[in-house]
Amino acid sequence: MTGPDDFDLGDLKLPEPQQLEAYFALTEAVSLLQHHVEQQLRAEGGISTVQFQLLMALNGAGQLTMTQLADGVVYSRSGLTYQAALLEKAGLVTRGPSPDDERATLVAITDKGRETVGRVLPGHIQVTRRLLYEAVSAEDLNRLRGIMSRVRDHIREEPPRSAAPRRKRTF
Amino acid sequence: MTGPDDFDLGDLKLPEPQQLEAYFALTEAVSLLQHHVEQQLRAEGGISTVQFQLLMALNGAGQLTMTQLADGVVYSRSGLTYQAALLEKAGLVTRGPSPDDERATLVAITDKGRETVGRVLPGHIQVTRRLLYEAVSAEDLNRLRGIMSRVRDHIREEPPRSAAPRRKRTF
DNA sequence: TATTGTTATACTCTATAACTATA
DNA sequence: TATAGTTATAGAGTATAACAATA
Repeated sequence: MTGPDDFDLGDLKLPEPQQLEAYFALTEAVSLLQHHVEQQLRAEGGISTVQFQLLMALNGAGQLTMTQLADGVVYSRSGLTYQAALLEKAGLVTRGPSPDDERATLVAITDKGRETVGRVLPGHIQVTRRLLYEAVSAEDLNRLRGIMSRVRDHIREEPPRSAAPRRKRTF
Repeated sequence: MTGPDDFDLGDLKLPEPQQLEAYFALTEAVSLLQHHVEQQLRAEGGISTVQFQLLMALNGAGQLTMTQLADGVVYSRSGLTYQAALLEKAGLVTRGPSPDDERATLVAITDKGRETVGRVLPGHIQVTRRLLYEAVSAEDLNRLRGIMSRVRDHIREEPPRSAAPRRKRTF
């Protein structure tokens, strides 16, 4: 991607080239990283990144309702139902009614689910170490943690997307 | 996601909690950011992020071959053909044979394509400013740029993914 | 033979809307 | 009425393999 220098952007305050560079480097590096991670998870565990994230959440909590599970994984409810159904069919989780709230579905990780996490995690850590940690000094990694935690929290505080107007796509 | 404290990972050297935090904050923040960006591009330009990236590349270069266009956008050739066909149908690019190499297809951005970029870019910049730049000091943004540029280059130098063994997914 | 690109095909994933059931 | 979740459905996107044409 090149700079937006040759546009008529009216009064829009353009970002400094350094700002743009930070943005591009950030998104591109993470895209590449995620791609490698996806490959590893698929190869060693037969699961997608989303499924791995769900299993990790359940591995910590033991069991969660669908709504609790949806928090943290930006997702539509139906999308989560779809993934949970896949995980259940694979025997990695079970689904059942909640005693506290009859409306809720409790999703619980199975032994096989924990086994899958245990099988996949070492490779996952290896990939992130090789691609991320090895490229960054301990000091910089610490800075990165602070910066991106702040960014994450900042975005999380954003008003819900429902505020944004929808337009039909042109194709 | 919680920590992997309760696994038998054998001899695997576990990352420090701070390392994990950096990784999680990084991927989560970028996911959230990309989600907002996608919304904006769709709403104001009717295009996806991938299509925006392709248009940005073409907007700088004027025209590129499919192979050149594929560089930088991690993508299968067929996937690029699919996206290029969509962009062509929408009148944002044209495709034609290359005079230099009869095998190559030259993809060129049209006036309408440039107009779309110009229409979408201000909002794109606004979103990134609101979500990213505003959360980070100038100094930290500069650090972020340096760090992530290094990570990106590091990952780019990785051996091709064909080295990774493929396994069938379990479901 | 290697490279460029397209096509056919199959599959994964995601979102929307309508629906059921409980609070 | 509001909330939790599912289902039906439709569409976008992606990858693989087979293919044609040129270098």
